[in-house]
Amino acid sequence: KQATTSHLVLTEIQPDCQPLTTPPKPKEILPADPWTPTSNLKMLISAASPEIRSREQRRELSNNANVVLQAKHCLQEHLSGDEYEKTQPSRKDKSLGLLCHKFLARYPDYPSTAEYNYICLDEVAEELNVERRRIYDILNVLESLHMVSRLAKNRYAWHGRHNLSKTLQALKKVGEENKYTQQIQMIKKREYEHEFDLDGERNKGMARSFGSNENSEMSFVELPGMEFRAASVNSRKDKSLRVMSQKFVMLFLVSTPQIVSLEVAAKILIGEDKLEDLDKSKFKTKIRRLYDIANVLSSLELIKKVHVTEERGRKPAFKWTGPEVLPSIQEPIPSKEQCSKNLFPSRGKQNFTRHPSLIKLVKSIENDRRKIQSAPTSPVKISASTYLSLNSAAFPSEIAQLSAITKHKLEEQSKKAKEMKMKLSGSALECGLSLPEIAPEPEPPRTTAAMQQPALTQPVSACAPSHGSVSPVILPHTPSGVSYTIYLHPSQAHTVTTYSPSFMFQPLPGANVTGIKSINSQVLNKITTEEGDNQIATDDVTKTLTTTGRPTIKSETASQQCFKRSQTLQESHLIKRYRRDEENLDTSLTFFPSGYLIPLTQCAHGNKAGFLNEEKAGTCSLQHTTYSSPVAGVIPVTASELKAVNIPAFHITPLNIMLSPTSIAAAPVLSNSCLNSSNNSSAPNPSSSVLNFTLQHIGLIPAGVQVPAHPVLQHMVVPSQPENVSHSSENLQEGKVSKNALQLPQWWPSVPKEPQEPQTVTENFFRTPGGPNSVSSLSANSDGADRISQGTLYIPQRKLEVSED
DNA sequence: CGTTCCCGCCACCCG
DNA sequence: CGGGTGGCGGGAACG
Repeated sequence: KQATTSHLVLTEIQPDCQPLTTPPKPKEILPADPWTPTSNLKMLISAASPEIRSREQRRELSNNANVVLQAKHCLQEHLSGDEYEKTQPSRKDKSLGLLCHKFLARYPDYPSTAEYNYICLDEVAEELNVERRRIYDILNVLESLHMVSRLAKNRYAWHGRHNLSKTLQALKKVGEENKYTQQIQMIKKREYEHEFDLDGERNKGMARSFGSNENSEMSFVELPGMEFRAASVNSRKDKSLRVMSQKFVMLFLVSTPQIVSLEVAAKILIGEDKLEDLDKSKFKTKIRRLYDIANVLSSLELIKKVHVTEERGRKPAFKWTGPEVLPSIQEPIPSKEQCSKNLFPSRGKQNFTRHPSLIKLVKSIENDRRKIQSAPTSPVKISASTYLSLNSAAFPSEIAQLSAITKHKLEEQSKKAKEMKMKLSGSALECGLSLPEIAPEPEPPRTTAAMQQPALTQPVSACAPSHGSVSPVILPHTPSGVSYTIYLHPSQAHTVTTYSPSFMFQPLPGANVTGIKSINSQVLNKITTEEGDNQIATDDVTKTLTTTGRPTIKSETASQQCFKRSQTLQESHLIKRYRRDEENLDTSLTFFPSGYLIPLTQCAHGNKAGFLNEEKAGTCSLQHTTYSSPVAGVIPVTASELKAVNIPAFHITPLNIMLSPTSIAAAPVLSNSCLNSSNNSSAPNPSSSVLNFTLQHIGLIPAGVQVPAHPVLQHMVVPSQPENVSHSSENLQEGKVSKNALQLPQWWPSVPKEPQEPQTVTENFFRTPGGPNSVSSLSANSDGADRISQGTLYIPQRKLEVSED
């Protein structure tokens, strides 16, 4: 092992590696090549990461590895032994994912800033014993995440995950600006409409609205300080892979269930703006490419493969398993500045993307720059310090930076922890996060989880303080932003009636969210995640919970619930604070009389207005007005059966109903995941009226069932202390499973388990009661309609709030 | 048979 | 013209 390591180190450090010339073909060179047993071992270890290859595969790998070695020896001895050949080159051994693992194993996730890691393409290709072409594939996607950057021909710089959070933030932002959420919904909706409607007429106006935005050409998203180098040496049209990879990632960051099917991704990435050309081959190619990308993203453990099962069969999809990305926190900046920044990214610290209109200009400039400075054969020498300073300087808020650092640490720690317990299912961490209360019992590895989610994991008392240390950057929360809250007066009996019985779900005690089956006959789609190991792990956990954990949970339920809620509330405050719109925020945070349904709009808070362009502003004000009348929002909520409703994106807004295991009234909250932090004008803010409308359509509003106030609730009245701002914004969800799936808020005590490795995610697309027509009317009703995408309704005491950027 | 996706041809740049 | 890049799609391995 040592030998190998040293070897690697040497090769990596060697500053003078100048294999500018194409390296001799690996096969021709038998000598000391990296394919030593140790390297294999190393690779295996690295590959031991939770997800990806299952044990059997690992075993296979090890076997293969051995075989390979033997084969090699044999070859050396008897030039050509054909017998053993078949055994080895299993296709899987050559998979991009595996290759990527090997590649990643060579470099630290967080390389010390001091040392600048260079990557010599030829070397790597040779050492990993693959053709260059393959390395390019990997590098391209790594580059899209800014984990590497090209310095010169044949040479890249390794940055590891240092830039990851920033990059993801940027990508998320761009994704939002691109209205990806809407696009996704549109596609889903379209296909949902059976597509086989003999769509002689391409689905009405959908296509139109779809293609309308000319945001189409969005190019490579860069990070400040990085763009330079990134663009400098390679000029090739930043076409596919790189950009495609970024877009793909955006889709995850923007969609709420954080599950993206290849099909949808492909469609979006293809057409982007174009109408749909059912170009079969094009689609196929896209899919192929997506697989490539997905494989490396998987190796990075940012995503994992799952399957979405619909009535039409199951489709391959991927679930985001990377860090949650908090809508970028920005320093208090006058809205106007903000705007200008958007236009001139290079100046704005916060902007990572170029405004479409400037792309061309920028490109030409870059071209010139490129031509002038590109020194293909001679790597641009850039001192690490320079590079860093660039980045740091560019980075906006110290808070963010700090948090980023913290986050990194956490990640590293967690990673170590993970490695230590590789035996455990990879989902352990996730599980812990989502099921704080239970976490300790089922799995020991909790340490990591605990660290990251102190508040959730710890008792109430500990909660607030510990939070402060948690990195704000990573918010295990719903991605985005606008939230609606329904206030419910605890003491008051509320009635919520589901439109139809079908919406009533019985909580399954001890069952994880994912496990809940859709009882609703209206459920159109079901998402099923199938994962070998994980599934098993999950099952175990569940069992444990049901048995051991169960009792404990129950006893704690009441207090925890209170706690959780207050926590939640505090979080919202925190977020607000970050937004530094203290004054406005405070106002908005004011508690409202229970019994009212109060949609909170960013506009209403006044903090979003600044980011909106004029049109938006107008909209906002209108909405604001609406908002001002609480009465509109009054909603009788029933507690017993229905706990929460999740309204999915789509104009049609499918519902997501959350049920609390206990029959405590949950506070329904609609969180709008789609828009959020984007300055995108296209994103309208939902108005309370819209919300109500929606709810009515959904059938939530009609009163019918009455439920006595839960004792706990009564006590819970406005428990939260806004003061504890230091609280992290940890959020409740991590387990947010699916979009329309039944969900239980994380803080919900009685929910034992987290969907975690979603074995089964239910995606329900409910038609609006009125049918398509009603839908359209809804959307027509206001722009806000589409804003209301996917949300979760629960019934907290206070507002949960808005996280807009 | 459908899914996954490896392989490597060959078009592009850029000297 | 040579060599690095990296679209792109055939078609093979896999399940």
